[in-house]
Amino acid sequence: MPKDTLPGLTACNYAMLRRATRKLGQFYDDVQAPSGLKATQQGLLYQIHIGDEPAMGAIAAALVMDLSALGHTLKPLIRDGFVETFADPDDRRIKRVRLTRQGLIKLDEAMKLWQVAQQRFEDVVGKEKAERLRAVLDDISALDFDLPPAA
Amino acid sequence: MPKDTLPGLTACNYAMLRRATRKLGQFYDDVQAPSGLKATQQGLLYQIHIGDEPAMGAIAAALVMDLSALGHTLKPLIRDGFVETFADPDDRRIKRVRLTRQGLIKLDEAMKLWQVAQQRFEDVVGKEKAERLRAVLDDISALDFDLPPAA
DNA sequence: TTGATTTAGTGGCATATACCACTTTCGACG
DNA sequence: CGTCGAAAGTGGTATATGCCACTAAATCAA
Repeated sequence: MPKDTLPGLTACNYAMLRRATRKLGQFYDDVQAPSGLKATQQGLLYQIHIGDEPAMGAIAAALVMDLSALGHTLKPLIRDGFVETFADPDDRRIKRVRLTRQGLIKLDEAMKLWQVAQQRFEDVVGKEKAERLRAVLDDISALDFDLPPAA
Repeated sequence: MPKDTLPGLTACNYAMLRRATRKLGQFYDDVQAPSGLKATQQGLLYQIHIGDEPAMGAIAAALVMDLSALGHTLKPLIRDGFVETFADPDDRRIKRVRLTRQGLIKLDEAMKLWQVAQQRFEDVVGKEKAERLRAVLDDISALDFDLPPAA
């Protein structure tokens, strides 16, 4: 097959997803920069906030994120005093996470900027379209793609 | 506002995008693992392949990726002998990129696995829905979200 | 009760990505 | 010509993420 007729990268669902994620990351991060938080960090703080002192595993599951990745991502937030952890008294394997007072203040600050970015996104893309997009993405995160065993 | 009534993370376009990206990354990477390439690397090799010895800047632009990020990402592929670079003879600032013979062979191998993952995705999500999703994501990557100056 | 199994996290290592400061080259202009 | 600003990459630093091997704690079984 001559190269000229090969399909572009646009045929790959994953590549498109990554590319759009980079794009939005650049945008959201830029808008939220004044808060000092990356958009990823703001999202993580928010996820912790809406939970009830969630366990690390619970957070990781909610975000479809590897547990160890969550641990790594949490480190700068702990270092900067926005988040703290403590062992669950009933099961010492479990480590629970919560925002500090500072973390809550910082989250408030970042959320205001988030709203700006979010609003701008919806203005440019369209409210309906954005809503549908989020719904599809939400679905995908919950689906089971495991290939049936070749047996 | 009581925490219980706060909207979930599902309201954020960027968070949804990231979460779905993690999900698909785990899936595509898993399927493509036997080739030894991550799905991101396969995508990058493909992008280079369909270009005509593209310049780094051209690749970065096509992928909406930071130029320095591309440089970093390329390193393991160069180290492993899949990709090589050379200065453009007409403009020594420009560095062009191409696949090595080995890179081409490896790409072929990875593409076969990619097709499996891609097909599975479309089976689970639906062909039409996947197509619409890719189209929306493609649009987003091309949009301009810059906020008009507050002036 | 005790030994095997499972569950929850940690730490190390590797890739993915971004931003910034810096260097090298070009090209435009006086 | 020189000079100067723009263009293309590089390297450093930092976060984001994943997998694997390992440890500690709880559970299940015999």
